[in-house]
Formats: sequence, structure tokens, C-alpha cells
Amino acid sequence: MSTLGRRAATTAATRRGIIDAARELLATHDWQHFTIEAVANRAGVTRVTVYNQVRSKRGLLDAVLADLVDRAGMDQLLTDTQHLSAGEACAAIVQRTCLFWHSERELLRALFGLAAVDHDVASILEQREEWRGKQMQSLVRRLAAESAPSFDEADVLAGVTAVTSFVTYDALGPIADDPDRAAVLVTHLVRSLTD
Amino acid sequence: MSTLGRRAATTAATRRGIIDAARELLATHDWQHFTIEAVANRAGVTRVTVYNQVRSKRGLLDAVLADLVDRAGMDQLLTDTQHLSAGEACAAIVQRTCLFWHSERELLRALFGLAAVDHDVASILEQREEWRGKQMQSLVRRLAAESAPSFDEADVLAGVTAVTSFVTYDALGPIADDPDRAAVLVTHLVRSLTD
DNA sequence: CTGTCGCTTTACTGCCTGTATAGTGAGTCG
DNA sequence: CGACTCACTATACAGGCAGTAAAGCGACAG
Repeated sequence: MSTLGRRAATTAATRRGIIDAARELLATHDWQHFTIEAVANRAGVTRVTVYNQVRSKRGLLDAVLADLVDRAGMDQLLTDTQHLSAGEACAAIVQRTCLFWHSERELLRALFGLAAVDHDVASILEQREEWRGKQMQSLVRRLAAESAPSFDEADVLAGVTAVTSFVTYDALGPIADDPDRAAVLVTHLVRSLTD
Repeated sequence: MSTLGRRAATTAATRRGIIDAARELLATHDWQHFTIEAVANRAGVTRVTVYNQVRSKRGLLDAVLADLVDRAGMDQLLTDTQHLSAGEACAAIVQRTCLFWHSERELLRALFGLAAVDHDVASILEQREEWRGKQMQSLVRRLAAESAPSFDEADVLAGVTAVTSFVTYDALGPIADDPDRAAVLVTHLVRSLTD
């Protein structure tokens, strides 16, 4: 089943087109203009085709997020940084995170904004944020082992998670246009909590 | 014109009712269920009455935000802290800010979420955020005068603004349930940027 | 060659926004 | 006291979007 057959290939292509169209539209336009019809037009298909691929508008957002996670490739970040010192691992993780926030900033802004207002979108994002939370927890533990932090572990974890969150990154404004510069700032904030 | 006359009083009361209903509904329900009809029902009036008071859904959000700003009473925070030392002023401003974020957390979450997705709401919030930015700028200047920070002033300002923003506060999760505890954490972060 | 299946076209229901219009009743003013 | 004002109601309407249903077409698969 390595090759897909012409039929499955074309349907996969239309699905790609739909998701890409949705991603672009979501990143560049208001929620008001993010209609199924607009997505269909941009993808060059009919509204009904969109409904065939993703059952609903919610399903479309779900597909967009799943695609985004696939592209991210953050899964192996934790094992990649295992051999580094705690401080180096911290810098690496923060930088990699900032790069990801930056790479899809407009799209993520829309998704996190919607999550604040739509329970369905929130529950979609919750899984990923939970995963990120665990990653941060293991990072905090490594850093805490090297020095005695000035706060509870719970406070440190909450602070680190918040400071490394997308919404905080996006709130950096013009600084966030340069992810490396932002990463230095965020790393400094994280270290100020764990040292 | 100190007394309002029965007529004007009742219309003001219905307006209050509408805005209160909108605030509660926005804080407790999804955007999907935040319809003009739902607001009208909760306020005990007709849809048409809502449209008479606030021209549109956007106007309703505008009114809710204006009301929120009135309640906040943050205007004189800057002059109130003028006589304090820079460090004390920082702690006071951060604490007061956190208390405000906490007092209307659900409502603010909805408004900031919408702002990420709706250009109209964004432009409504922009004014207030601009005002807050200036407040933070003057705070940063005071703190910078006392010690040489490790970053550009632009970086420090961006970092402080981000760290004291609502979205970051909200991202603190369970810690944000206790605004004083959160304030200590945020103050620490601010000081780590300015010292 | 025949059947499958994804895509299209068309049409429909239901919900929400926003507007228009006429009526009602309580407060206002001469 | 009587006439006027004006906020609110009831109702109906147009427009837009989500989601569903049904029938036809055409390329691919066996």
C-alpha cells in the first residue's frame, strides 16, 4: 500500500487543497469571512465536496489543526535535547518553540482566539496544550534539580507554561517578528523562574 | 440635570439590563450561543429594543467594553503610584492589573479571543491596550533609571507588556484563580527584565 | 465492460443578523 | 386635563451562512 492508486491520490489532493485553502483563509481573513463557501472557492471545489471531506466547519478546523501538528515535527524535541545540559536544553526547547509559534503565527492566533470563544475548538487544542504542559514539566524538573527556585514547583510550572505559550509570544508584538530575538527574551524569563 | 426624570431613568435601566445580560452571556456561553435574541431574552426585552439601544452586535460589544472600562477605575493608577518608589510602584501596578484581569476573567477571555479573530473587536480593544502600553512604558522608564537592564529598552518594554497582558495572566491557569499569588509571579518576571 | 465513488448541480430547511412598520402605553408639557 | 413624545412591542421581511438531500456525470478499478 505504498503507492496510492490514481483515484485515492486525486481525492487526497483535493483534501489537501481544502485544508490549505482553509489554513490560508484563516490566517489572512476575519472569522466573518471564513465561510465554507469561501474555502471551497479558494480550493476550486464545491461546498458539498468540502462537507464530504470534513463533516462540518468544526471538522475542518480539526483537520487544519491535525495537519499543523503533522508539519510541526515537535514530537522528538524532548528526546533530541536529552543529551544536553539542563540550561542548553531549556534554550533549545524555547527557541524551537518560538520558531514554531512564528512559523504559523497568524493561523495560531486565529485558532487560539477561537478556542477562547468556542468550546469545540478549545477541546481540540487542549490535547496539544496538555502535551506541551508535560514537556514543560519535565523541563522544569531538570532545571529545578540544578538550583533551588524561589517559588513552589506548581508556580514555576504555571509560570513557565504561560511564558512559553503562544499567546504570550504573540503579545510580544514587533519583537515576535524575530523569533530568535524573542527566544532570548523568553529564555531569560524562564530562567528567572527556575534559578 | 442631576436627576434623570422617570422616563430617562427607565430607558437607562433597560440599557443597563441589556449590557449586563450581554456581559453575563459572553462570560458564560460560547460565541455560538451569544445571539442578540439570547441577550434580549435574558434582559427581558425584545430583539428590536436591543437594536434600538446598540445599533448592531458590534455596537453591543462596544458598549460592554465601555462599561467594563468604567467599572475598572484604572485611570488614576499612574498618579496614585507617583509617590512610591519604582519597585513599590511596579508591585502596585502589577497587583492592581492582576486584580482587574481576575475580576472579569471570563468576559475578558471572550473579548480578547474575539479580537484575535474579528478586526472590529480588535480595533475596539486596541485603544485600551495602547493606553496600557503607555502606562507600562512609563513604568519601565522608572525602573530602568534605577538599574541597567540586560536588554534594549524596546525588548524590555515588549516583554513587560506581554508578561502583564491579560492573555498571559489567563495562561497561568489555576494560579490565576488567586490574583495575589499570580501578581507575585508576574512582578518577579517584570523585575527580571528590568534589573 | 460494468460497477464504484468522488465530485457537481440544484434545492431545501433552519438559524441569525439587520431593517421596516404600525401599534400601545406611560411619562411629559402646555 | 388633554395632546404630544418616545421607548418598547409585535410582526414581517430580506439576506447570508451552516448543513442535508438527491440525482447525474465521469474517471478509475476490477
